[in-house]
Parts: sequence; structure tokens; C-alpha cells
Amino acid sequence: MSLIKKISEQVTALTPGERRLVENVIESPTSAALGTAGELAKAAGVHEATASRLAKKLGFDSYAAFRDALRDEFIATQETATRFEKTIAETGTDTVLGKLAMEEAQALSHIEEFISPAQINEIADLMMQAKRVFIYGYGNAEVLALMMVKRLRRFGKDVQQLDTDPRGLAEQMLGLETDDVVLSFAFRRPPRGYAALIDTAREIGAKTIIISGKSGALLAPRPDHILAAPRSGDQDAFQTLTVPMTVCNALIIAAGLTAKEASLRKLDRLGKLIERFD
Amino acid sequence: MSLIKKISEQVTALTPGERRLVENVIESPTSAALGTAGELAKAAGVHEATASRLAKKLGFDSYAAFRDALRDEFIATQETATRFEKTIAETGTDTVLGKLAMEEAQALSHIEEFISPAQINEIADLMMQAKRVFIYGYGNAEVLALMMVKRLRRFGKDVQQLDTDPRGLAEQMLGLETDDVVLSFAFRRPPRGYAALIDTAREIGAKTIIISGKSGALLAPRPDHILAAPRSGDQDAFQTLTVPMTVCNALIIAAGLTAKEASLRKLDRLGKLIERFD
DNA sequence: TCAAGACTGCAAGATAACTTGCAAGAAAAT
DNA sequence: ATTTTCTTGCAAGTTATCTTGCAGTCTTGA
Repeated sequence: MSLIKKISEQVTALTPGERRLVENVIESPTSAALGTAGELAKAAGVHEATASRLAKKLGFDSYAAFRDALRDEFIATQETATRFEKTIAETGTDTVLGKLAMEEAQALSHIEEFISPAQINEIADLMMQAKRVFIYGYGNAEVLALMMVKRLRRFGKDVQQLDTDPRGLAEQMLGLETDDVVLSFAFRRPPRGYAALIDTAREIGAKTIIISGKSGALLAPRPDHILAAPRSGDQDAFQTLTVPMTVCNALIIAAGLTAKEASLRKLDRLGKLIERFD
Repeated sequence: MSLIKKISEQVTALTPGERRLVENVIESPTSAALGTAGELAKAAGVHEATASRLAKKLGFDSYAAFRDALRDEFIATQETATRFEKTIAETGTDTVLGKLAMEEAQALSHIEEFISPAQINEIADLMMQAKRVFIYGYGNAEVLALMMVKRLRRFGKDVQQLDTDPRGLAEQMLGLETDDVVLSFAFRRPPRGYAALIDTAREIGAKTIIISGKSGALLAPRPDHILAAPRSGDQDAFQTLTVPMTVCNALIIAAGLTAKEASLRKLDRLGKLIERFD
């Protein structure tokens, strides 16, 4: 049963102090889930002893048990995603398309455990403010690189897809400048030319961004930014591009919003100038 | 600075025990954020003292400070929802990535309403039995075409990606034969060169397959086979390639299974021949 | 081969967090 | 007005979690 529902059922039997605690929990369940009894009590203006008693009153063995219930319900973890997975798995599809769709959905459900909204916005900003964006995708990732090239060009960005041939890559990197950004993909292992790519960008002072699978954080040499989220499928078998593609799409959308914000700010400033000279 | 980035910067200076801890954190950052030093240490197979030391090594005053940083980065603080669906759907997870992942997952969950397992297997068979596979993708779909080319070549299939330039397309179609198959993508509207593509294939007697969005059923001229499933996102706005990509991946997997079956059948016949001449 | 340094588990001690007995004050009942 | 009951803060005690000194073992360097 939903914890909030459980609390609501006993709302008439709550003392004033308990009521204040409950109001605080409902107002901000994740804060309550992460904090201590003392912190919640302080926020509610009661003593932590009251918080401990409330938990017991609600049927929990301890305040920790109460907080664990809050966490289960309000904080997405692998356990909650696993519950979601179980729900899907219980539909019992064994068709190729059905299983694949389920696995992709599972992987997508975990995605925000690994990549925060702030990261998406930060990197979208970086790309939109760059003079040029160099995009590198080797092997299967070439597909993603092509997609990003097409999407960013839609914004009018100066985008260049880097050649996967070492000589071509080297020639193109000659044009890299400090104001540019390099975006690459790296999955099972660093792609061919990766080390040269990152080192060259660093020497020139251009920022580097990697979109990777699970192992991205262990890449060497280090890029400036990493968006790493595990892809669906067996690590050693067939892996799809759905998760990194979703990351790419999120970057494009965030970039679009950034561009929109910039446009709105410009309009606002224009409006103020017009007022001044009116 | 991103905590994962901070960790990544010191990855070369980590001891084996610390590295295992870091791997566990990366594997499941929200579990690490919610649990104790003892729990993380146990999961990593080291002592909790090592976890405490790692936190200090990473520059935090204490393990609690390290865990607070994990929470700040990986646990959304805006809250209303419970399960994954609700978490993403209702939360002020106005976050681009979260919404996108949810929409993709929703679209994926409906995929088998539009495409049956029999269709997947039939078309996978068709492609594997074809002498050559011609693949056409215009605009954004070029990304999918490229992916299919790469995947099918992995099987040793004779695959050709068709030029999006009308003249080049025409020249390539000269090589089309009865035993060949043409696979194309068609989303909002038939891609440039579509009619010529289908008509030419029909005249030669080559089979045609279209992977499309919702409107696929209304395509003219008619291809021999259609795999149509609605993509996620607003019809008139930003649409992603996740659903058609999943359809492609399902075809590749089914094709792989088909190839495996063919191999097993050949082995069986060889076994019978050996028995006959024994 | 030996010594020095690094790593990490153990365990004692420290700190943080929670629980509960007690009591003061407020509210309700008589 | 008085008594009884309830609420809740205080603080001591308990439990959970973390930190750090120590020592054994392994690795590295001379």
C-alpha cells in the first residue's frame, strides 16, 4: 500500500505535532527519505522524539524502517527500477521484438541513475556555445555520430564529422581551435584514434565530451565531460544504441531549449532598449 | 564539479580495494547514495574502513560528506511520484532526459500492438535469403540505414546502401535483380525517390520492405511488406528513432537466429550423409 | 635477499542517530 | 475547580555508523 495513503488513513488520529511532521513529509518526501529524524523534526518544529514516536504509531518498528519505506516509494533506485522490470517481465513475452523492447525500456528506466539533468544541460550549453563541434564515432557509433551531425546542423551549428581513417582524422584535427568542442562515443573500449583525439584536443584547449556505456568513467586519457549510462543487452553480446541515442536526443532537446532561452533573453533586452528610446 | 568526474580524475591513483569500491559506486550510484559505508564496502568485497579512507582520499571530510555529494548528484530532489512511470511522468522531472526516457519506454511498450513476431521473422527470413539487400534511408533515416548496413554486413550479407542523390540512386538500382530485397525507411512522408524506388523494384520483381512510423499504412505506391509502429514524441515536433531502431535490432537478432537455424540444419544433413556412407 | 613502503582488515574508540523513561504543561473530563 | 489524560521536550541510554591506530601481509625498491 502506498505510504502516503497509509498516512492519510490515520490523519484523524494524529496529534498536532504528528500532523506537522506528516505535512512536512508530504511536502517533500525525498527530503524526508534522505534526512534524519532530527532533521525532519526540526523542519516540522517538533522534537525528534516525536518523529520517532510517529513512525511507531504508523506501524513501523523504528524510524529507520519508516524512512526506508519512504525511500522505496520516492527514490528511484535499481530496486525500484527492478520492480518496474519485473512488471514488464511478468507479461511473459518471449518474442524477439517484445524482449528487445522490454530490455530497452529497462535500460531507459535506469538512465537517470547515471546521468543527471545538470549534466545534460551543462553539455548542451557547451555544444551550443562552441564555435564548432567535431563529432567522432567509430564502428557502430558512427551511426550516432551521423545523427548528431544532422541534428546539430538543424540548429545551424558548424558541425564536422571526423573521419574514422587515422590520416583523415589527423588532417581534420588540424582545424581544431580553442573555442571548439569535440564529442566522441566510446563503448566497450576506447575507439581507434581515441587517445590521439583527446590529447590533441587538450593541447589545443578544446573541450572534450564522451558519451559512453558503463565503463566510460574508467577511460584514459580523461575527457573533460562524460555521459556514461549502461546500454541494454549482455555486456559481451548484442548491445543496442538505444540508450546512447536517447542521451543524444536529450542533449539536442536541451540545446534547443538553451537556444530558445537565449533568444528570449535577447528579445527581453531588445524590449528594454525600445522602452528607453520611446 | 561532477562527482563521477572527480572520481575519474583519480582513477589511476586508486588501490585495488578503492577501485572496487568506485566500480560499485559507478555501477549503482543511487544505492551507494542511500546506503552506509558498511553496505557499500560489503558489496565491493572490502572492509568499511577502506570505504571511509576512500572518501577522505577523494577530498571529502568524511564518508557522510562523500555520500551527501552522491545524493546531490544522483537523487532527484523534486518529488511527487512513486514507480518509474510516475517518477518520470509527473515529477517536475521536467528533466529532458527523464521525460525522453519515459516517452521512449512508453512507445516501446506498445510496439507489439503494431508489429507481430511473425512479421519480424518473415522479414528477417526474407533478408537473409536475399542475394543482396539494398537499403535506403533519406534524411534522419540515413542513420538507421547506416546501422542496418553495418549489422547485416556483420553476417556476411551482400548489402548496399543506396545513394540519396537521385542520379546515384538510379545508377545503383540498375544493379537490382529478382533475388534482391529493398529495405527503406519512411516516416512523416515518403522520402525523396520513394516512388521510383518501389516502382523499379516491382518491375524487376525484387521484394520491398518499409519500416515506418504511424502513417506507414498510407504509403503509395505499396511496398510488399510494412513494419509500422508509432514513434515517440509529438507528431509535429521532435521525433526520435528509438522505435524504428528497436524494430531494426529485432530484425537483426531474428536474422541471426535464422542463420543459426540454417547452420544447424546443414549440420544435421551432414550428419545424416556421414551415417549413410559409414 | 632484505628492508621499506603500501594496502587493508581488525577492533577499539568516537560520533551520530534513535529510543524510551520521566516529567512538565496543556487539554479534556468530571 | 479539580482530576485525569494526553502531548511532547529533555536527557540518559542504546544502537548504528564511522574513524583511526595497529599490525599482518604483500609489493616494490635497493
